[in-house]
Amino acid sequence: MGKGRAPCCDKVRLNKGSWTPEEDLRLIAYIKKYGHANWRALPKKAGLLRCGKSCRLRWINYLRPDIKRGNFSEEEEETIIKLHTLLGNKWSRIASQLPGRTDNEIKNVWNTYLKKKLASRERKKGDHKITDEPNSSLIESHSNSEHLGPQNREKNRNQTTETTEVQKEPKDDTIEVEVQHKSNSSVLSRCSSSLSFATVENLHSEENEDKIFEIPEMMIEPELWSMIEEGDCGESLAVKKNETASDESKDWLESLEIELGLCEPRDEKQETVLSVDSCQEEGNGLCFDPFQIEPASPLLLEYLYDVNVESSNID
DNA sequence: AACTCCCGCAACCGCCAGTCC
DNA sequence: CGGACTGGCGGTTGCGGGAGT
Repeated sequence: MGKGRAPCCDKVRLNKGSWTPEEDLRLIAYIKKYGHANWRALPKKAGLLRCGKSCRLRWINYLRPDIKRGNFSEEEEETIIKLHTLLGNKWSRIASQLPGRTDNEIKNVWNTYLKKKLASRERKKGDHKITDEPNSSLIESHSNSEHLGPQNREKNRNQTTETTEVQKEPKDDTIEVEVQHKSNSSVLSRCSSSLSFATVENLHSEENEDKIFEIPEMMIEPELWSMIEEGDCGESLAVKKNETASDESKDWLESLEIELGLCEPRDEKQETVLSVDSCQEEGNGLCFDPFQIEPASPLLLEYLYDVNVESSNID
């Protein structure tokens, strides 16, 4: 127990480094449908050339639907500082008190920013030295503080919530989702953080277990789904958005579209949106090319419609 | 404009702890 | 009871982009 062990997986032939949008989609689709009961087996079943650990990390730190993005608020920073004083480098425990924030994110913020901020603050006060060790003398007194009390936690949760969603009864093979984007349209980093889907617990069904998944019911924005299903531009996304979304969610969706490579950034001078024509000029008539970077859209479409992991991937 | 330096952050690595057989 | 296996955690690395020269 705990004496080291063989690598979690055969690292040969596995992808490393940054995740591609396609990998993100595969992971999301799989977890969305089958959950993540077994991280080790997940990559193979999902057709990912990644080790289970890598998938887990990507999910936990980036793809989970409840991840809060954007800068830390003053309140969050203070919470981290206080908790770090109490707990030391127990990032996961600190993260558990900050809904939507991951231990990795908090760790990064601490190491790159908060530690310095606190150090300079303490220098001004001429107070005790800043270390990574918990200040045990404070633990007891702090345990009675209301910092982690229900009020604060509720407050924090309210701040955190960026999206809420209601899953309706599936129509045919599609899933209808209402996504209400609250709060700010936080900065999207990479592509997939804002793809939204229902909680995994509701998605895991025994009958699906150990079965190669077939059609991922990805709860992407309805607009994206319609694009996927229609296989064409239909109408400009922005026009649709005007009909259905608030200004905030428009911004958010636009960011998402751009990040996913679904459309070019809007020409700010002309304030026009991509038209069907401009989309179709791109090539094969398919506007939707989520993987402009790599690989090309036909692969994705084939994947989305008729996933056959066994034939298209590892062994 | 070109180059270097610095910083932020995503991802990796190795170890630990819990669980199962 | 002990080994095997898996998930989780914390430390570290390295890439990419922005700032500075």
